[in-house]
Amino acid sequence: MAIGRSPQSSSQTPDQGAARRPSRARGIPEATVARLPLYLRALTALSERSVPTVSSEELAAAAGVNSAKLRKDFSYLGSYGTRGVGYDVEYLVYQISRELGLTQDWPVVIVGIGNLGHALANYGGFASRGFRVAALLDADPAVVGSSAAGLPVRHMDELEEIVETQAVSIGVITTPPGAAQQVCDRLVEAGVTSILNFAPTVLTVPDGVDVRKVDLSIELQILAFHEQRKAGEEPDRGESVLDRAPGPVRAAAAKLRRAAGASAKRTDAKAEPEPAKGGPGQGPEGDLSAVMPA
Amino acid sequence: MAIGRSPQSSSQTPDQGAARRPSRARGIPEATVARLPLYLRALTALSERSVPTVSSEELAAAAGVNSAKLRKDFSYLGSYGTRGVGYDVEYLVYQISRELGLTQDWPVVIVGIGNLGHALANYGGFASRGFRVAALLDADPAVVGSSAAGLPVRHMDELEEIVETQAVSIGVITTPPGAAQQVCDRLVEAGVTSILNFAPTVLTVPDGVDVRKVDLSIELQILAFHEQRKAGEEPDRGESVLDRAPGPVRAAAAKLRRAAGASAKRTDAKAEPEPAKGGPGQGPEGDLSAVMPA
DNA sequence: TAGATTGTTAATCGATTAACAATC
DNA sequence: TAGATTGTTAATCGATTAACAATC
Repeated sequence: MAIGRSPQSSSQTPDQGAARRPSRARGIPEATVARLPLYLRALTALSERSVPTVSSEELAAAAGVNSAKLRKDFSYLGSYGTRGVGYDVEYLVYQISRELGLTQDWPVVIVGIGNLGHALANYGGFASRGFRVAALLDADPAVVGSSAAGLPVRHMDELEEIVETQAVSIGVITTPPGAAQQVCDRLVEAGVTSILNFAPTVLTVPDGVDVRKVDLSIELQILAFHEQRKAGEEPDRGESVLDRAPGPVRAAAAKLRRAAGASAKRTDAKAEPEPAKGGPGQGPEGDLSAVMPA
Repeated sequence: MAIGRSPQSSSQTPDQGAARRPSRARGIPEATVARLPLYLRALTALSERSVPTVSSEELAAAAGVNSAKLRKDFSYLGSYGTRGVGYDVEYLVYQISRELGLTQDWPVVIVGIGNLGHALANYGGFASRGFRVAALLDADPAVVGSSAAGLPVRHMDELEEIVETQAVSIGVITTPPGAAQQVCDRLVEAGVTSILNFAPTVLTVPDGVDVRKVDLSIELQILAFHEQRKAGEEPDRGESVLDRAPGPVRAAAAKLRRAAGASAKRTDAKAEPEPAKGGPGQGPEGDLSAVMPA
């Protein structure tokens, strides 16, 4: 392996995995691929209600996108609709499932069986869409031997054998951040070529290996950013208006920046705390250690 | 509330929340906002190692992006670097923290204390970056009264009072999908304006409310898509090559599509299973019911 | 045939990237 | 001063969207 290590196609939300792979392998844009599961979910719900056909308008509403985007997305898959009528629900469920590779079985290993690993092991959506938990793994002897979701937790040392015998190509990492890269290396070495990483760590993988990231901390921070802006825009919610950034002052203050290093030199209305707060908020942020053993 | 309900700015990965809000509030693109937490994490690690300054090249490598992108991103925040030198780590930590709104405290409520809710309650990264769990809530009497991460699980009926007295503006939904919209409505009604949704449901919220989504099932499906492509591209990994989609056959087959509804009419090399598989894989996919009570 | 709805075009918008002048 | 590195420009690329001709 190690054909040319490259950082994962990180950049979180905007373009997860967009840089990876020839991407538009069969000409399907990444943005479209990322929406196919949404359509599939909406279609499955319609299917359960025995709805025979659906228009792009209806389906788009159910999936939370606009209809032009949906039709454009579907156009990459082929011409599966009927003008004047709409789309056959069952047929579309099948076509999208096939396009996503869900008509086959995907054995998955979960490494790191803490709270989160447990939650994932129990996750119903796992099995229901072609994914099957092949094994739960952990390096901690105290955890090995216990069981989660009816499956025994096995030792990391069994990884290679499990991956080989069960043809596992997808690995889920739910270890503490410190162990993530090491676990990742071992997964890749064993033959896993797709990784879903819950640890707040940038993983480095060889070409040909896909990494996707799920990061609670980042999502919350993005929400906080927008939340902060709201305070400044809607003075009716009289909460922390005094906490918002002045804005124009910012540019001017930039000039004074480095002179005193991190010392407060700016004229914000804010408390202007030092970057190195010392107390809480300075720890290994994004640390999942508290959540699970490695 | 209900100023004009609109579906969340879904479309999962590509542009989470991009449509929402005036977005580039202070002129910062969504894609940049989504990367700021990554930079912050890398900078925090450097800070802990007492590294005084860092170049765009080094920091970009640590964050897993390219340096041009990083410099462009930083340019939206202001001129915080020094040509020929780089960026002052502490100062940049502070600036990004402030930009993201992390210099203030964000009380958060978690609704739905199953496995996942537990995992999140214990999540170390929560407290370490300005987020504080104000309360754990659940509607199930069997769960209410228990404790998680040292906090008592309180009943949903206390939601309104908690949100008001603690000025909670961020809510995390970890309920089963069936309860998510209802919980969301109640959160919004109580005054919450940012929601992080772990339930596999498209939430509808009024204007002014941000929704971000974390969806394990979707991430796995995206991985499966790419994994499927790999099988067709690298014949050396002799696994499920026979499972890949033929491709050219697709277009031709499209013509025959609707005639027999979902019936197999195509000439794939595949097993060509019916869309309505009947057995497993047809259930309420993405169901988190198994994970936690509501 | 008339009405409905798809599939596609083309315009627009936002994000990425390389390159380099500015400047420490 | 010479070397290093930022901040910005401009070109490129990909994604979104409205509009509408094709067609059921």
